[in-house]
Amino acid sequence: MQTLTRNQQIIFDIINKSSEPLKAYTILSNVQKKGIKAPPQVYRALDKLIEMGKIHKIESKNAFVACQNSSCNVSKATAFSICESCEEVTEISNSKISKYLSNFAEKAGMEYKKYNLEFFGLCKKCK
Amino acid sequence: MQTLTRNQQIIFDIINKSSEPLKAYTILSNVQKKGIKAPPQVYRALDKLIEMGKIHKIESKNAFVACQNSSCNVSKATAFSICESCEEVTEISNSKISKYLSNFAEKAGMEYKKYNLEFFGLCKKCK
DNA sequence: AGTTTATTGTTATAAAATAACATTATGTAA
DNA sequence: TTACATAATGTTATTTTATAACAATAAACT
Ligand SMILES: [Zn+2]
Ligand SMILES: [Zn+2]
Ligand SMILES: [Zn+2]
Ligand SMILES: [Zn+2]
Repeated sequence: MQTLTRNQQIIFDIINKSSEPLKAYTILSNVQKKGIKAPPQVYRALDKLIEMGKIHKIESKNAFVACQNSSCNVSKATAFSICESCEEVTEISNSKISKYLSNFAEKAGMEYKKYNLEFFGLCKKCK
Repeated sequence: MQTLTRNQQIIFDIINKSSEPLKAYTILSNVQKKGIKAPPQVYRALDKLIEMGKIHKIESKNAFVACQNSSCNVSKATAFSICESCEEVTEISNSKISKYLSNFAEKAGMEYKKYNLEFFGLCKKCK
């Protein structure tokens, strides 16, 4: 259980409190009062947080969310559903999918280290 | 079977001939001699080609590949394996995965229109 | 204490994508 | 064919996202 540095903690807190995925420059504008002034400071913290599995990047949106799973195997296996109407992003509890996809990869002779799955559609509220 | 416009055809040909995913600005620099001079021309063609299912975007790389499937349901269901060493990208023939994931989504009460799955690891050559 | 390694601060720039608006081509219907 | 609508193109400028490069601090290790 790795301890976060100051910048990492500040940036994690903002992402974790947010109800929606945050973009790097949105984060930046929200932490400038705390002394984090430039993009590299944000991106460096994001990179580390991703490495630690504390946050994930939603690739299709260039945005970042806190991990909801604590069990997604240090960010080696991530799955999300993304509402195309309200933009809500939900991390899918991935034990079954994960098992299925590992199995699939093994049979296919793929030596994968990581996967990311993104579903797009309508959430319960919006459909 | 929709017919491509001039710009769409030029850009599709380049992507289709390429053995690796191409980035938008790489494409641009390769078509300037053919009169396509500015980013919007490239991005517009890319958008249409994606809509038609002729190409896919590899979200994690901001790069584009020609569809290898002709059966990926007009780009509603895409899956790739990506080599982290040589950058090779292979489109996974997705009928089984597709069936499994549709099923999963249905059970979860998700009304999804589309999904994208990206595996990262080492290809056969590199492992 | 001295050395190495990780993190931070800072400026500048690169890379990816879109906004806005004018122009031309294509399809459709009278 | 002409008139109208729709789609595609051309063009300039700008926005958004991400990284390079290098100096300064802080933390960890011997
Ligand atoms: Zn997670
Ligand atoms: Zn919604
Ligand atoms: Zn395909
Ligand atoms: Zn490889």
